[in-house]
Amino acid sequence: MPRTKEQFEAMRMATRDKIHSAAIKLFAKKGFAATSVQDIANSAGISTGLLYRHYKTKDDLFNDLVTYAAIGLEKIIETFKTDSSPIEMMGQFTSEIINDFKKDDEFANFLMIMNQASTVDNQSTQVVHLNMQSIAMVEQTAKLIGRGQDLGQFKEGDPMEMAIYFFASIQGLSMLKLTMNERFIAPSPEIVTAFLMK
Amino acid sequence: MPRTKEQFEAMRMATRDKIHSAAIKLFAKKGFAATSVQDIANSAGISTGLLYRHYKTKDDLFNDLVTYAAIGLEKIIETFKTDSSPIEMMGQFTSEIINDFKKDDEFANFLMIMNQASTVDNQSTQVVHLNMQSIAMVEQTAKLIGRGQDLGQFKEGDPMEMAIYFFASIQGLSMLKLTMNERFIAPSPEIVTAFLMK
DNA sequence: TTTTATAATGAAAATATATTCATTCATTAA
DNA sequence: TTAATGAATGAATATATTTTCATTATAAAA
Repeated sequence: MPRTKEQFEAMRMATRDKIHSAAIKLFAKKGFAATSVQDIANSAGISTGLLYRHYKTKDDLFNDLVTYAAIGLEKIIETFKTDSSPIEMMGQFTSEIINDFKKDDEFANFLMIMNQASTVDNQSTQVVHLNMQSIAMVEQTAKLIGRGQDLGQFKEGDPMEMAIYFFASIQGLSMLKLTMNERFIAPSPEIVTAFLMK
Repeated sequence: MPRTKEQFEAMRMATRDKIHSAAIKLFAKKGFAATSVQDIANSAGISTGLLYRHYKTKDDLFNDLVTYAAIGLEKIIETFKTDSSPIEMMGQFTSEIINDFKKDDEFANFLMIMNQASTVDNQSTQVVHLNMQSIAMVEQTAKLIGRGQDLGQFKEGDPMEMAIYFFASIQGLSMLKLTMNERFIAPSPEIVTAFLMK
């Protein structure tokens, strides 16, 4: 008899993971259109044919990454919906992001995939869903900021305007992290929240 | 006899301008690779053939836009090199950007072209030059922030870290402006400079 | 050693996109 | 009218990228 079901499953998972992580890096750094399937296969150390045994099309692969990103986003939105102290929540969230920036590219990649999803032609359900989630995330953040202002924890100002600025700065940091490489310096959480904190 | 030299020149300039502005919008919004020559020609309201009488290749067209961006960047760097008051300089610069954001997409497009230049395969002299200028701009800003700190105008902190954060936030705002469209809200200059101002 | 199940390959076919070029169009003035 | 000049077109060709598929490789167990 050949290998067991479990062994085959493990092999499939291993290559799927290689494809997944190669694709996320390349899509995040160069963009969907600028990344060829060949690029991804080379970077994952497999043949193009094998890639196609895992994903029907290049769009399918992208949709899979988008699904993962949506799950991550969902978690963030849920956290923001709990009614713990706004100032602690924003402080905590910002610190985590900065630590992620210091650790590796994972969070930056995640944010760039989110950005890709809003510019790409492919309007799959997955992409549409992620884009809706992105909007929901900014709206939840605006609500959180509003609550913080009511509690006298944050500076005054239009909460939506402030939420947009907050995510813009984080998106921008992700972008610069991926283009500047070693030259990038992660800012302190104080810098990132200065516009908010009294 | 046919049209005069001036008339032909005017015609050429008119279509060149149409190509230029269609291309800058599309490259900024979708990225170089995701934008087809057909897209640009359609958007400019001309045929692909005519586009190729103006630019030898798609890369050539991109390089032309990069040259324009580099000229704009040059001006900014020069302004930053004058030794007027750092606090006034940063305040002035930030206000201008916010006003540009409120007016139209021109500045956002310019910044996204700068970003494209740092991710694109094409390593033409123009692209390399723009990338060097981008670095120079951040460095000049860090110097300016350092001077402002010495004068007691700005908060303390690593000037390079602060300069990177400043450009990240502006890059991010450009990105969100182009993806959010009407939903985008330009932040007040106070928000954008809060991390700097005492 | 052979059989079996499925992973893995890579060259070929299909498709998309960039580029060329023979042709037509528009305008001016002799 | 017609000749002259160069802009403008778009179908044809070249090139690049995606997708398929017949073939080979691998490991386990009979």
